[in-house]
Amino acid sequence: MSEADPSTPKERRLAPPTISRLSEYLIILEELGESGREVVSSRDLAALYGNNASQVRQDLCCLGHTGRVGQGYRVRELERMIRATLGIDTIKKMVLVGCGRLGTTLAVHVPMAHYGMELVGAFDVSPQMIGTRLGPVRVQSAQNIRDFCAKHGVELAVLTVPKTAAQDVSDALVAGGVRGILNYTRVRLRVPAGVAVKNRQIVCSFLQLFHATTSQPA
Amino acid sequence: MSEADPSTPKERRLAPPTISRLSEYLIILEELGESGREVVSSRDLAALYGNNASQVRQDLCCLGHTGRVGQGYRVRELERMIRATLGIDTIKKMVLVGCGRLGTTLAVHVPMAHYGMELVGAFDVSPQMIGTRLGPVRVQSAQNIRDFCAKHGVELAVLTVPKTAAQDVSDALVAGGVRGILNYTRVRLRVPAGVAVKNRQIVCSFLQLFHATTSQPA
DNA sequence: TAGATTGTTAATCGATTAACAATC
DNA sequence: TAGATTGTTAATCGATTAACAATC
Repeated sequence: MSEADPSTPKERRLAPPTISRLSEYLIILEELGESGREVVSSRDLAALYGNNASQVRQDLCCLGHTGRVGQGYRVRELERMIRATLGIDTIKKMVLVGCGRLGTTLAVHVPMAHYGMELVGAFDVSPQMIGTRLGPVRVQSAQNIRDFCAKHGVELAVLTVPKTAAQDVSDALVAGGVRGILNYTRVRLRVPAGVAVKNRQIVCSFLQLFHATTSQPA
Repeated sequence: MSEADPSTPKERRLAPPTISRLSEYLIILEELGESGREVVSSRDLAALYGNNASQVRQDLCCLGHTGRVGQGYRVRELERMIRATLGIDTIKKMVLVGCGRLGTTLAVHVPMAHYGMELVGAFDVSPQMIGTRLGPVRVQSAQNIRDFCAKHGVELAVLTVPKTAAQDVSDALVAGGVRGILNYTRVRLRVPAGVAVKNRQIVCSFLQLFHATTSQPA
């Protein structure tokens, strides 16, 4: 461990655009794999993603060598490499805070278990909600957030609470040791360095679509 | 109309990263406005967004002149300019296809009417679903998609159907004249030039968060 | 006035695209 | 072998950051 592992390929940090493309490549590869496809070229993958072969190869060469010159990439192997690169071959515990409509939908809709995430807890303040089942877990009081996360070693959280509660919940999560928050609220959270926040205001996707159909008529 | 309008400021196309930031600035400005704030500097806005003042000014200077040198930007005025730039001061008609859990959640959760979008139709194949109310509309059979969109001049669509139906629905939307599709399915849609597709696979946000907490420990 | 802050140009940085030798 | 396609370097392109004159 004291020296750089020679088997590790590049180990330079991946560019942010590359990371977001990798997760989309993964989805495409899973679809290809399910349809029985065994090999895919950078050209094919680019056609599916909507970019170009050069970019695909550039993105993929950070993963360690998986392609066969003259042949392309083996779908399953590439899938595994991307999973490893994203880290999702290791399971991380996740909690959901805010079990309203959006929160419950995300919990049900996203196949977390398939992507290295284990939903171990769900929290809400509503007495009607507390105690009900949500997928694999039972909803508990938001007062437990900090202790629960600390006790179970929770690393990730999804935040779908009303904006008035967002910062307090965030503080509780961070105090409990959570290191990544997927923030669906309108609030810009203040978190200490070392905690990752991804803001995903759904309405922004709608606005971007709107603009895309506004700017150039064709 | 034959000459360039001299009142139009730059009118060079906005850079894609700028567009996505603009929609987030808008949310921040709305919050500021609601809290009574009247003026904001590029420095303040950058602190809230999490970038730097230079980038904020660079982004904002495409909108036409709204800032006051030495003073900052008026919150309400800036809000209006961003709305105009995104185009959301003009109403566009939108339909939802796929009224399952995710689709209905989006329809309820996103304040479309507040952002220039009018939900005029919702479609599903399920007989139980057809005829039920969804926000301002009644769910109708997916068979009507094409004719309905053409008849009402629908421009935008949200797609939350099972993947097996995605391409067919997309074709129907396009045939009906829809020019922008917000695609929440795993399928990469094939659409003709001039139709904008924004792929928003929610799971990808989870994967990106995962990676962010994997790469550097702090 | 002096301090603050914009608008905008120039410099830097990073990401995408092109090109091609290596090779299956 | 010839054709295809990777891995990777170099060239181009675009986005971010720095700097500063203009000015409220």
